Amino acid sequence: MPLFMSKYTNKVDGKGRVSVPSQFRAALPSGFQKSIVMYQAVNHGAIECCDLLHIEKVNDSLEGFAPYSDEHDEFSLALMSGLTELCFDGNGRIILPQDLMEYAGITNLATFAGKGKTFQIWEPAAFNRELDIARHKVKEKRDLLKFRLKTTEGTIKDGS
Amino acid sequence: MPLFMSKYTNKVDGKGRVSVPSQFRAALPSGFQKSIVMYQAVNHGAIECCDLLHIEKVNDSLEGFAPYSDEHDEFSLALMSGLTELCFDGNGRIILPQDLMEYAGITNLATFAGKGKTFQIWEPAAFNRELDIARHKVKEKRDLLKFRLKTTEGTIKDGS
DNA sequence: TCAAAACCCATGGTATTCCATTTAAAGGAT
DNA sequence: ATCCTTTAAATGGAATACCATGGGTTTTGA
Repeated sequence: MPLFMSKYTNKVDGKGRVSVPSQFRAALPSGFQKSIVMYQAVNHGAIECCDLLHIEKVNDSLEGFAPYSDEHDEFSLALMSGLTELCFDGNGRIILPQDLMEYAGITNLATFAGKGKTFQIWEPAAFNRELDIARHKVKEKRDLLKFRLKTTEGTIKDGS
Repeated sequence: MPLFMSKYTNKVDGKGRVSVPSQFRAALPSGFQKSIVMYQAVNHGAIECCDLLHIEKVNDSLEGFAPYSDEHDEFSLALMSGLTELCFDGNGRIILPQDLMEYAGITNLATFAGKGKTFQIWEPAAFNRELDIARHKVKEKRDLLKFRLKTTEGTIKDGS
């Protein structure tokens, strides 16, 4: 499974164009390398990104609700209407939507931060502040993380 | 699997014409790109839309009821009689039916909101209010959403 | 016959595509 | 290691295509 990791800071030009780091583009699942999907990060002033396959899985899970139920209605509206799919140009760039740039406070520079299955786009200074906070919290709570190992059968169980 | 996502606000002209966002038109299944089907949203003052193929699937699911049962009768009547199929003009526009415009309170502007397999058309201000509500409800109920993972066999089961 | 719907074309603005240049990374040889 | 060569990635700008919109004209059906 390919993962988004490390961080990169690229320029944003007057049209709102940025190069998505080639390492992130390469980490997209095969058949889903033409675009990425982005939306407002829930807990921060940042843009959260993932691949379209991930979104399709989320949508599939919505079918656990009855099609005309309140829950299906609320979840599908809240989750899907806030998404934006952006296709790469010939050089691996996207153009950031105006509203998401404002939400994240991005102007001339954008920091791409890997988060495993997703990544985020930050205004560089804001990212550094948040990274500092996150590191301190991890130091406090480090014992909470338990490793989970995959068995050869593909199931998942708690590991040592 | 193509999905309706993101949101777009377009103008409604004096004839009741609106452009359906090109992204939504592109998301229609191949062979079903000439029209969309719309009806009153059950839970809100909004217009719910989908493609004709989706309607055929809904109709198929009615066969889960016995052919002359009360349920089959009630559901088929309630679901199918309120549908309106609208074909696109050469520029990807439709003419909103008068009664649906009134039902949704739409006058000059219409907000198209993606919901995955369906999308809705709203009066912009009403949409913003409803989106806010939906987001709060999702925050409360977020534990209800169970991810469903595809196994290698292609079947679907509840995942961890 | 008349209004509504379908069709046609023109325009402005925006997004996409293409090409050129610069910068950075990777590899090889000394 | 250092320098040089080669390749890939990031950036800038211009040309192109697409889309939303407005208006007009023809067809349709009541």
